Amino acid sequence: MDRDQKDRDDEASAHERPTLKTLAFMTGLGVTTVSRALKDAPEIGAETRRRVQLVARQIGYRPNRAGVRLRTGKTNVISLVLNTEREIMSFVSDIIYGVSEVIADTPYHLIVTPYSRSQDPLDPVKYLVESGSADGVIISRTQPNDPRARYMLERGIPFATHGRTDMGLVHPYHDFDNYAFAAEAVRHLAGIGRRRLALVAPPVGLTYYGHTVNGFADALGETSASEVPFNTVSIDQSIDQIRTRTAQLMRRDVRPDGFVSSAAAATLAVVAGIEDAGLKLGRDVDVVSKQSSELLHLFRRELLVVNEDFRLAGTELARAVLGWIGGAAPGSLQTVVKPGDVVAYRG
Amino acid sequence: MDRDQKDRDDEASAHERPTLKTLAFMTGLGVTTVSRALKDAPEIGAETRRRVQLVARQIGYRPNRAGVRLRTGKTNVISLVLNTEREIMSFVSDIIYGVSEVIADTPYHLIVTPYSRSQDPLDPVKYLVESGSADGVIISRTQPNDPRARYMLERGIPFATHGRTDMGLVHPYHDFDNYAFAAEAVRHLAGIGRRRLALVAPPVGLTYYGHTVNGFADALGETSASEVPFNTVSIDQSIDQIRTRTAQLMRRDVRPDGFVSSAAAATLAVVAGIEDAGLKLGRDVDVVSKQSSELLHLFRRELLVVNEDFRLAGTELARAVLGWIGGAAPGSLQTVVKPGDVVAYRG
DNA sequence: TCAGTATACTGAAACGTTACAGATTGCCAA
DNA sequence: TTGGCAATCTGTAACGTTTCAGTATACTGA
Repeated sequence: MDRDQKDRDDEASAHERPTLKTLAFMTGLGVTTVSRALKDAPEIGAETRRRVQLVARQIGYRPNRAGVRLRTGKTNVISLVLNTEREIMSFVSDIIYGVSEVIADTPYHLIVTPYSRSQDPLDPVKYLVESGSADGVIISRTQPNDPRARYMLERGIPFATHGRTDMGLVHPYHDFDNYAFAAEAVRHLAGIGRRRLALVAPPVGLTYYGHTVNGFADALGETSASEVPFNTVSIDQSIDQIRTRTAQLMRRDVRPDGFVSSAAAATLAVVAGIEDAGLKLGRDVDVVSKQSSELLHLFRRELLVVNEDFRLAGTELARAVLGWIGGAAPGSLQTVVKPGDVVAYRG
Repeated sequence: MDRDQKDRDDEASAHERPTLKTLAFMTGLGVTTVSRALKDAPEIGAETRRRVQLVARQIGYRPNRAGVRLRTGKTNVISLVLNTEREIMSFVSDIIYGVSEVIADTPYHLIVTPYSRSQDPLDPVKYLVESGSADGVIISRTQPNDPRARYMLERGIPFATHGRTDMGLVHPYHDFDNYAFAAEAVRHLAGIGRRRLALVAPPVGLTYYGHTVNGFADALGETSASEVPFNTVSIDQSIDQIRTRTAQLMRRDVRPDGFVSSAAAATLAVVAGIEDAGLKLGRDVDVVSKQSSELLHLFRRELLVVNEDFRLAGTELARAVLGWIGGAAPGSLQTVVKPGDVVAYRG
């Protein structure tokens, strides 16, 4: 079978996916010209360019990802690395939606790379980098000294972290200002007369644990309120654990009359614990909690909430990685979002 | 630069990713032999095979996905097609975790393909098929006559649906038995003396809307209870809408004394509506609700719940697609999971 | 001895793309 | 007329893999 015969076959079999060769045959040009024309290269005549692009659009040409990837090494993939522990009211769907929204009109695909808590969090990142499976990576559960960030920085692969690091290295991130959140929560509680405050903290080890604890402590210092230590609890414990320990705490002589909680799920447990101890929200104790969906006010009207938008986190993180891939300076791709006001139930 | 020189370079630059050529050079064999040896082809000597596999393991060889994909057309990708409307307490993270769990020890990657409600749901599926971006697809929000399933069946691409279709076509699916759920819920409510029941139904148009409505109606027929129509509400409406309409309903003369709710988020709204009308859960009205996380009993102890496991849905759906890709008969990859008992708050 | 055959291996081609190094044409200045 | 140059276009090679069509060697049976 000679070359012309082959091309005619390509053309004839209407249900094969069109390739550059198909376009080349249809336009009477060479594949190189077609390739260059489609990406608006300067050395292609204006009319030729228009002609090629027209035909391409007509027959629904889409570049073969494998071909591009093999030739250029560009995967057109962003990977979101996720811990897969089952969590009540997980925010990962919001992040995914946010990321999706941003990459929707780009050639990028989003792949989800999971790891279980028993694994080293570095494993999935290593896999991605070594197997060259993605052009960019998004990680969460960021630590002050994060081996994953260090590793990717060494290997030169673009990434963004949900939460900041503290290693003196510069990379893109998006973060919620948890220092401000905790401080504002404390001020609000002090403002409504609460004097003994407990903190339901983020997981020890994550960067925003420190931010939250500091915001809590610093704001306490401005007021006449004091801290009731509650270090045995953090928001990644089970509902039952948090609930039990809250109930124990609330049965003690010196019990808190205010809580600051870093997550809505933990708040549900805390409230249950408070009620287990026979106390009443809004009367004996107030709770300020972060939430990512308008849920807590349905749960108990007395709750005081601050909203954190994880969909926004997703869009910002995606923008950051794409920005880095696109050549922007990593240092220019860092955002911190301020919390809104503490809001009480409105009618 | 001659061939040997080139190979030595490949070997020398220790940080390049090893390819079949690297392996061929190291073992002194041809690339073809190495390729065959790695996949246990029969015409390769036992010792050679072992030797190649040893070296491959030592240097951490991983087949280049783009190379494989270009040559064979196999993408090693499963796509999960998702509607990206912001939902309170979304279950998509559970499904993702379930799918991830199953594909973790396979070469498959999971890509998330989103579409917004304004789009035709067929669009993302068409894109996937036309661009050949996945070996298998998982879709949800399945309809009795589902154009996406029909389309993929025509194109011969393996897929699984979350929820059944009703087109006389056979394909893999996983479903929760919503008929049984609704029926069981009605029987339970009747059993505790409730006489006027309302249904908070799934979105009209989805297959499980029919299942739920039928289970509700059939079980009602067995009892002396009757239905209070509540057709203006379905679970994909906003919290505020459901809440308002529930409150309106509960202020009428003939109001329900029992609800069956197909989703936890809707249940929160229904309860709020009930309380807005000045009525009390457990005394004036009982609610049986599905939930996917142990959340509702923290919300109100009086709620009656039935659990639906979306992580299981994820694992079953993934198994189904992989099974079909692996050559199993589509008809053998259909599962329906029975609901557990209606459970009240336990101590 | 020799053809026949099983065993173990191999090079070349192809998948679709892009980068590189030309090739062709027309036009202009000298 | 000719050399030079800009403007367009083109073929070839390469990315890493698998498939195809072999080849070389040793063993078998008659």
